[in-house]
Amino acid sequence: METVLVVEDDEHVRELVSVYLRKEGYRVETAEDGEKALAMVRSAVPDLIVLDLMLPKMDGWTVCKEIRKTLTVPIIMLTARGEESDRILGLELGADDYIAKPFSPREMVARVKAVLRRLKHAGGSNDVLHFPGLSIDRNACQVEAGGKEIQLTPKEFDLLWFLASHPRRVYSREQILEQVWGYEYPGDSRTVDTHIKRLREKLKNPGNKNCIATVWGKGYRFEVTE
Amino acid sequence: METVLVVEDDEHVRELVSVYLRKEGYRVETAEDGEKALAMVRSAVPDLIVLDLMLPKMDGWTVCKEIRKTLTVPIIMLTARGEESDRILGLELGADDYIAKPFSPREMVARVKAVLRRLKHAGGSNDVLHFPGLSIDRNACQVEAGGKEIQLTPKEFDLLWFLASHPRRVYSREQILEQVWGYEYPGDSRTVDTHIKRLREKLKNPGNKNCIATVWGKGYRFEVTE
DNA sequence: AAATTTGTTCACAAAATCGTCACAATAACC
DNA sequence: GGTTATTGTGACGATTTTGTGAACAAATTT
Repeated sequence: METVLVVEDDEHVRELVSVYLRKEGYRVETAEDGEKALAMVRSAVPDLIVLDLMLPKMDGWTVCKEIRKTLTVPIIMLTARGEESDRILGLELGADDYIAKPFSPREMVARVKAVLRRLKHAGGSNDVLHFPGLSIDRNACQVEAGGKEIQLTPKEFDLLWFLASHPRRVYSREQILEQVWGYEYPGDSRTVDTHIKRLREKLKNPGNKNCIATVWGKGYRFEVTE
Repeated sequence: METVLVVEDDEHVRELVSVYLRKEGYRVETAEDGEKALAMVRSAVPDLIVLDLMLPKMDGWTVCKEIRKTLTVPIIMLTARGEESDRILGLELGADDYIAKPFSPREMVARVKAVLRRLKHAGGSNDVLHFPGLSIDRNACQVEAGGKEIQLTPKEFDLLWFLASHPRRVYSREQILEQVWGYEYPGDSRTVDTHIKRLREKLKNPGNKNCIATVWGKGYRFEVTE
């Protein structure tokens, strides 16, 4: 049975969330402030944490960063609407998902399930990403799609690794340039397009679906079908 | 029962790791700095050491080298993400595995088990590498390919040994220089190319496939077909 | 000391990659 | 439906990286 830690100062919300999660078969523990949350995490790591951003004593950001210093346990943030999602999901904080308040308990449960399912699919190791019909090995610099090895150029590999290690998240061309090419790349952002094109071509060989989706007007996203 | 020594300055992390290892049936001892760790190792050798890289008084690397002067006890390094991969790879020589922070305790336990299992299977000294149609004997400094003995020069042998003892993993020229030639070799990294060329030439004699692959833009990799 | 073997560097050829452009295709909008 | 903005695509040349042979230096052996 999987354990979810709910960190939330409002007792009503805490109870509500707990009830719904228990109904889905999760074991639920709760903490009403950041310090208690940290202490609990340190004594036994839950399988997932639902973390409110606004907390007494120590806010959600700090708690999240503190946890991330050592642990990779998935974290779902509860935020007031209007918070920048970029900052929450971004590399800086490293939350796995976020839910804007007010939220429906049903949606919350769905997100918890989704994150846990995603994590289960991605095997333990830090250096190999696994997806259905696609695995990416950072040490060997090898990509396997549908049982066949695929030859990628360095840039193609770096690009794929970046996108695949943040699945379902949209990145603009500028963000991709900054992350894959390096800080403040001076060139044309359309360069990304060309590399995406070549990647798609190489990846589509088998009956594999197109795993890099275009988000019109925004950028690109690594799809994961599950 | 097997004993694991956990060397880590952060008390929370130390406790966390200990709890998870004890749950798996290991006897756990802890040390909060390098000097104490060394003292403990000298009084009683554990079956495995989990060693943080960042330690007060004496850093993990130094501890590792110090231990390695006399002992072959397996060591798993805890490194902060963002550590230069060069350094991590450097550790790999002395360490048996490494885990990047943040990590999941489950993964940590899995790695500890894996390392101990590997060591148990490997039995005594690990001085001969066997691959299909190729065996490399470190004691005799002999290489046999397709039943025939092959004469290698010292550098060629060291290079082959290094690559073959980390199969499938890509190393840049700089990393190879650092590992095979020695720390901070001043010379030209293209020297590696020449030695790779000669190695390939000598190894290809039989119907043997080219076991040293070029990974364009990244470096070289020892292939293993199995 | 001479000869042989080993290691390093260099220059050039060969190969692969990368970025950019122009233009076609597509989606969004009025 | 037509217009505009955005994305897909193919091709080309410049650039980078690698393979290779040979010359030179260093080390080792005879």
